[in-house]
Amino acid sequence: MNFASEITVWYRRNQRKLPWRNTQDPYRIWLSEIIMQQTRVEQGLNYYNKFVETFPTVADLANAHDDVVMKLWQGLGYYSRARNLHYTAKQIVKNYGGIFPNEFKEIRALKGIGDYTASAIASFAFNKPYAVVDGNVMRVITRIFGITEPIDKSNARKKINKIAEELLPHENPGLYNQAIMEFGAIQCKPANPLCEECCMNKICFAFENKMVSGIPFKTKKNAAKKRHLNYLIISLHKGKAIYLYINKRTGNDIWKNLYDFPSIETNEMQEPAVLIQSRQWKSIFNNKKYVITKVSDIFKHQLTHQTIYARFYEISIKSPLTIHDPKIILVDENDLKEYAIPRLIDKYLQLR
DNA sequence: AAGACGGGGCT
DNA sequence: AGCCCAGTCTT
Repeated sequence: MNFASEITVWYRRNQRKLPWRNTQDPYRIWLSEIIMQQTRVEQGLNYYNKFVETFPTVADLANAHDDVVMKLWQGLGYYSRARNLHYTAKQIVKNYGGIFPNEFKEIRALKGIGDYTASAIASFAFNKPYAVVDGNVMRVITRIFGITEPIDKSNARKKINKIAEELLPHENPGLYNQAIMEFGAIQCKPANPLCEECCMNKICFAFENKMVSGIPFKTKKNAAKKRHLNYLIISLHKGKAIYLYINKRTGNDIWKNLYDFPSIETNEMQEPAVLIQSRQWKSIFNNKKYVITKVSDIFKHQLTHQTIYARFYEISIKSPLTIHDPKIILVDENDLKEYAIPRLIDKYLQLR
């Protein structure tokens, strides 16, 4: 039996039941692929279900407000995926009349869709012969075929892509693509793969050479940069109502298009007594009256390339501040839940 | 070619 | 603490 048949047989017996399998709807397949990028299935599953339920068609997604899409994505991370998803939905409505394109080149040209996702959509939805190469496939191929070079270099990537194309069967490429990915996810796992009971262990370079834990190999990553954020949760009391100042993050920075609070970033974490004397603090309050009702402990929040240290100052005021930054808006406390917020902010608000 | 971009689970 | 996950975009 050849490689593809072997993998496909394994898949028929071992595949998980997932809601985006057994659909040919390219919209749903696209949705699932974007959600699952750099995300474990268990983490993405509920998000997929929420999106399908809220936006049954690409037109429903296209017509949604940005904040609604971001809110639905809240907590999933890599928020550019949500921004590009929404943008591309609008493009599909505008340029393709709401019908998902079925040519690889057209699919690949859409924002947020790279080589992997274009191949996935083309093969899963349209059964076209494009080999998917994701983290799972790279692991399977490097182990079995003994590619020991670092897989984050283009040289190794070219070899892997070439092998992936050679392995792709003419018949049912979509089924085979799903099969090899699933094989990587639950048989040829990153840690503690099930080698003893693996249908490939007789031809697997890594297994034969006891190199399974060393393949695939990646070069070391740089240490995360430290950042120190002093968040100001300023509540404006007007009669019974309470309003909060929130900040829309728009720059080329983390959490773009999410909302947090006005903040003062410092090179080191400042003591409260020092911070309230700073120029930035004074420019925010501009000699207006305020009461600090609480100063939190320091929260540590780990991202891939940054370690965030955050402290929250809860501040009460009775008359509005004069703020010129259009990104900072005043919202009713009860409406805060409508805005997508970073996990760090969410965690603080939860235990407050 | 190298960095940036999240969050959570596993080792 | 480090690695990985149905990767892509920007510099």
